[in-house]
Amino acid sequence: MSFEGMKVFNIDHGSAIPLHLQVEDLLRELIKNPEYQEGKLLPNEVALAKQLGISRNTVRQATNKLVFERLLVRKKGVGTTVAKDNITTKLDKWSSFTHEMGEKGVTFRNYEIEVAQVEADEEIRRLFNITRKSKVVKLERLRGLDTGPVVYFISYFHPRVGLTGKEDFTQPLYDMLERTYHTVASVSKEGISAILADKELSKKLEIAVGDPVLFRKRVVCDPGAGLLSITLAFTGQINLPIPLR
Amino acid sequence: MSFEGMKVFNIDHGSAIPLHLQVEDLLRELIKNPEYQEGKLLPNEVALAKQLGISRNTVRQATNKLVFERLLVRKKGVGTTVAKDNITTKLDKWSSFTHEMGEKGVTFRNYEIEVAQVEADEEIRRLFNITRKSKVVKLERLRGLDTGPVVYFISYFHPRVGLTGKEDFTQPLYDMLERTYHTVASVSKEGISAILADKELSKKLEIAVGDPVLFRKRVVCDPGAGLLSITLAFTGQINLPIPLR
DNA sequence: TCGTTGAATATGTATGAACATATAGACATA
DNA sequence: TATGTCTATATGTTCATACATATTCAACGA
Repeated sequence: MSFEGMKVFNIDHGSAIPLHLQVEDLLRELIKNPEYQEGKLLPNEVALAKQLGISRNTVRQATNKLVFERLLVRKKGVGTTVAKDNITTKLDKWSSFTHEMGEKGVTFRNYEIEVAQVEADEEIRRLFNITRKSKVVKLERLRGLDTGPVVYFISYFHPRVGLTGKEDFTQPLYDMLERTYHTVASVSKEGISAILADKELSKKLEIAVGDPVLFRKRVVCDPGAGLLSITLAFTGQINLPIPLR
Repeated sequence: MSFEGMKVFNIDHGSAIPLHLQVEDLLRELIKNPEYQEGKLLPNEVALAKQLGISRNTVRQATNKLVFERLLVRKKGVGTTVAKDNITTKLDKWSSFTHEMGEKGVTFRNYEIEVAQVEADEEIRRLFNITRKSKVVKLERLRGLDTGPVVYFISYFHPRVGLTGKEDFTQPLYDMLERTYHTVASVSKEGISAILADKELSKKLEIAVGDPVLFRKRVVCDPGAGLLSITLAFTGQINLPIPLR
């Protein structure tokens, strides 16, 4: 079997290895090709089955597993592609995670709010060194994949940071701050842990209450200007990088 | 449908909801029963299909998903049961750590093992590009504070890495590899997510079953020599940087 | 121009059948 | 007693087939 003159794959009907496993391996190899990584439709199920001399059911048995792993995305009426926003590959470079997501799948809203009315108000007051009545800008961002929302960000900006509304929140926050406010922002503190989703989080991330969620805190500051923002990120819906069994 | 006088379940053939999804829900309910939680065999596929008036394939389509989620375990020739442990059943066999370093709060033990016998064997075989019969070195480490164990590491070394037994595992792994093997090791891949502690993990980390645990994967490689090791880290007991409410 | 229709296409759902194979237990044998 | 064999059972694999449904896009018509 070959597609567009690529490497030739074969199925061994006499092998002790089940056909669907052979197909699975074959597909894992096939989708390494850049064209598929870039979104090209895989050969459709019927054609693939015919070319390999097996039934469509067997092909589906193989692709089912890859779809479960979220390596592939099947779309009715269209076809099957490599999951472009494959969370596993994205998380390979966690730091640049937000950078690579692009504009797609990003929603946000921001508004002024009294410190007293936000979560973690004490911590924020302490870090920002402001009073309970002070107003901060709260920014909520939701980032998603084909499979749904994945990361929920909450950022609080120091009162001195006046947002214009034209900021580009699809970029990492500190990039934006640097460009917009000509500061020398740097990540001063980072914490990471696992928590359980509460009602609000579960709604945002479209997961069940009690599902495990990755929680990350990042403080962006300017050594000269003082603290600028605190960002909380909640990440659900992540496949185990290694499927344990 | 009912089993042993339990709650009656029904399949609606006229419903807009696909049969296999109805069966899936039905099974999720069914296995909440203590008897199934305790290991009782589920009704076998053929009987279940017959009782529900659907085909065996449709039943399998439903159970496939639950098996993939590791909620169910199917055993050829035996039957299907609720999975006892989520992370790995093989953790059961693990004996207590034999070696204890002088370094406070660090225990470890390492031994050769066939790939086929480890968790995540498929992924490891794929990453290391080795056969099922290959032997890898498995290293378990437990790192703790005064308050108890905090991080539980599992590392697998590529067969080409022959451990002498004199390695210093109290240092970061890639440091050790660099010093010992004069490689130019670097972290090539990192995945991170949140999972729920199962029985074995909870025992290792001395937390409750169901507590959220931070899961991290790290692959250390030498650009010249290739992949060197894969490390899984399970971290519990982390204080939230910001106490959420 | 804009909206509708319909065909082509690809995946989604579901059935029924057949044979393979691992497991446990009953039974027979050395 | 220990071992080997047979058998019933349940899952594993694979096939052929049929129809449902979402998507795209081109052709058509107001």
